[in-house]
Amino acid sequence: MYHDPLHAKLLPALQRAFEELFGHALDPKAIGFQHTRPEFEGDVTINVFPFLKISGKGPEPTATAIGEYLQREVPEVERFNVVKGFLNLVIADAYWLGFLKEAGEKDILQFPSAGRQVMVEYSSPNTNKPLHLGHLRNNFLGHSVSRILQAAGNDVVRVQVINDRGIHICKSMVAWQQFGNGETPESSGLKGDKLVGKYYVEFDKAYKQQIGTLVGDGMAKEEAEKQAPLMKEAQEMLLKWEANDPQVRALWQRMNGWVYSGFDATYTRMGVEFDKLYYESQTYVLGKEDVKKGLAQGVFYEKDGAVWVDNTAEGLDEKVLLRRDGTSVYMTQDIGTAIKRFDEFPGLEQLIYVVGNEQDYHFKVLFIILKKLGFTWADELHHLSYGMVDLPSGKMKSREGTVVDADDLMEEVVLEARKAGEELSKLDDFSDAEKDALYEMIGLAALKYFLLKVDPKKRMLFDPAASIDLQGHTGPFIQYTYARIRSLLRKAGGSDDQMIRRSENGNASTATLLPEERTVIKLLHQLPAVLSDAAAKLDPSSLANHSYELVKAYNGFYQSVPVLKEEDDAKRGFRLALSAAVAQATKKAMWCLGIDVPERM
RNA sequence: GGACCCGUAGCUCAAUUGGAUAGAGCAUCUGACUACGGAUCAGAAGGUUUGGGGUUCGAAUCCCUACGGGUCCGCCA
Repeated sequence: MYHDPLHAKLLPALQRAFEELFGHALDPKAIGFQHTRPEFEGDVTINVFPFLKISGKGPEPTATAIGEYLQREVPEVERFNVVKGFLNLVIADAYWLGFLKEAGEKDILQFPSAGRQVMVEYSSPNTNKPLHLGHLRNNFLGHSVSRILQAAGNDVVRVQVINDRGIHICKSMVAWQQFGNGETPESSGLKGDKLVGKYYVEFDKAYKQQIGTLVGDGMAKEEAEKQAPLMKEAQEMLLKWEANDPQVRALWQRMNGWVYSGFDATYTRMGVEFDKLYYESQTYVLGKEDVKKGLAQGVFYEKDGAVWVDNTAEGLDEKVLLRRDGTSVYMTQDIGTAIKRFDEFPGLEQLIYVVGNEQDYHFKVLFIILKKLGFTWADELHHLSYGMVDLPSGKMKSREGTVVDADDLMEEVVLEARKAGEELSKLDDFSDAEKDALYEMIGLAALKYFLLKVDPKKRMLFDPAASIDLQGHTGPFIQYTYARIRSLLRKAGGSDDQMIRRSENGNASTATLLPEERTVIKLLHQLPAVLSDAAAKLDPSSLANHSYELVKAYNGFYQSVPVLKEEDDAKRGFRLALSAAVAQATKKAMWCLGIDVPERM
C-alpha cells in the first residue's frame, strides 16, 4: 500500500487541527486531498464542505481556521488561500527540492517487495487461428498489468492457457489431411500458425459446400450440418484423439508444433513473456473430482443424472457442471485449473484473468462456485474484463475476413515508423541494423500506447491511421521527449550521478522554483501514487495518461526555460537534475507499459 | 424474456472515483526554427456530458426513466 508522502505529512496535523479547533476526531478517509487546479494558487487542496457540520461554521471560516493551523504547525505549508469551500495549500519549495533529490537517488517507481505472489493469466489463444487485434489488446494489457504489479512490489507469475484440443483443432487437421498435399511451413513459406489457420478456413469453406449440396437434395439444414461428411470426420477424429490414437496424436502434435513456433515469433515481436504455460489437453480433465466433492458436501445437486450448481440466490441461473454422461464442461475445467494453481503455488495470494468482457458472466459464476466450495482465496480472484476492439468498418468477424492480423498490423506500424523516421530523424550515423531496431521500437510503441491509453473496460475503436500516428498523445511522443532529454544529458557531459550532485548544489541557491519547474516536479511527485492506483485497479491507462502529462509538461518547460544555456551553475545543475529525473521515471513508466525508449531517434 | 456494460467537442479519448469555469490529442485556423532535438512549443475556435426526472452545499459521476449502441444467458469450448 502506497501513501502519498505529502498527504502523510499533512494528515496527522489535520487530525490534531480537528481535535483542537473543533473538538472532534477526524476520520482519515473523510479527507479528500486533491491537486490544486492550475488556475488557482497552491499545490494541495482540501475541500472543507464535508466538515461544516463538525466545525459549526461556514465554509470560508472553517477553511481559514484549518489553513492557519496547518501553516503554523506544518513546515511544508508555506501559505494558503481560501476560495469558497476550497482550502489551497502552497507547499514550500524545499519540499519539492527534497523530493527531486530523492527521485535522482532512487527509482521512485519501484516499491519495496511485499512478498506477495500474484498470478496473471493472459493471451490464452486457440491453436486453430493466428493471433489478431483482439489478442493484441489482451496481451498488451496482461503484460502491462503484470509489470505494474511487479513495480508495485509483487512477485508476479505470468501464465497462459493454450486451447490446444477440441473439435476446432480437428477441423484444421481433417482439412490438412484432405487438401494439404503434405504442405508444411517450410514447403509453403507460411508461418506455422498461418498455415494451420488456412486449413481451418479451408474446412469451413468445404463444409459449407457440403451442407449446400445436402440441402439442395432436400435435407433440412440442421440435419445437413450434422450429416456433412467433413463434420463426421472431424468428430471421429476427436474421438480418436481422446482414445489416444497414435496417428491422430502424432498429426495433432505436428500441427500444434507449427502453431507454437508461429505464436512464439508473434509473442517475441510483441515483447510479451510467460513464466508457465498450461495446455487444455492436460487441464481439461481437471475439476471433475472437485465437483464430485462439492456434490458430496451438498454445495451442488443432481438433476437428470447431471450435476448442477444453483446460483439463483446470487441473482444468476443454474448451471451444469458435469453432464449426464459424466463428462465435464468448460466451467468444470476452470474450477479444476484454479484449484490446481493454488496447490502448485502455495504462496499465491491473487489470481487475475485477463479475458474479454463477453465472458463476464462466466467468471462471475466461476468465482461464486469457488467461494461456495470454501476456498479462502476465492475473494482474491479477479476478472480483468476488457472491451472489444472495433474497426471503423464495424466489428471484426473472422467469417467475413475483417479480422486484423496481429503480425500484419505490427509490420505495418513499423513500416510507418520507418517512413516517418527517414524524413524526420538525423541518424545518418546509424547502421541499418540500428535503424531496424529503432523503427521496430517506435512502431510498437505507437501500437501499444494506442491500445493501452484507453480504459480497459471500455470498448474501443481501432483507427489504423491514428494508431500509427507519431505526434500528439502517442507513444512516440513520449519516446521523443525521452530521447531529447538523453541528448541534453549527453551534451551536458557526465553521468547521472553527477547531475544529482549538481542538484544538491542547486538546492542551496535555487531560491524559488519557476512555475514551469514546479509543474513538472509536481507531476513527477504524483507518479508513484498513479502507479499504486494502477496496480490496485489493474488499469494501465491511468499510468499511460499520466506519463503523457508529465512529458508534455516537460516539453513546455524545455521550450521556455534554458537548461544548458543557463549561466548560473546552480540553476543549470538543478534543471539537469530535473531532466534526468523525468527521463528516469518516464523510462520506468514506459517499462510498466511494455514500451521501450530509445536514447536517440 | 432475464442479466450486465457503454453513451462526454466534428473524430478518438481524459476528468484525482461526488468537488472549483468538464480537459487533451487529431482535424481546422494563427504564430514560433542561422534549433540546449520543430516527432516540439504558444495561441484561437470547438460542450445543454443522449433526453427527462430525482438525491444534496455540489452530479459527467449516485438513483429512477426513456432512447441509442454492445455483450452474455447451451448437458458448446
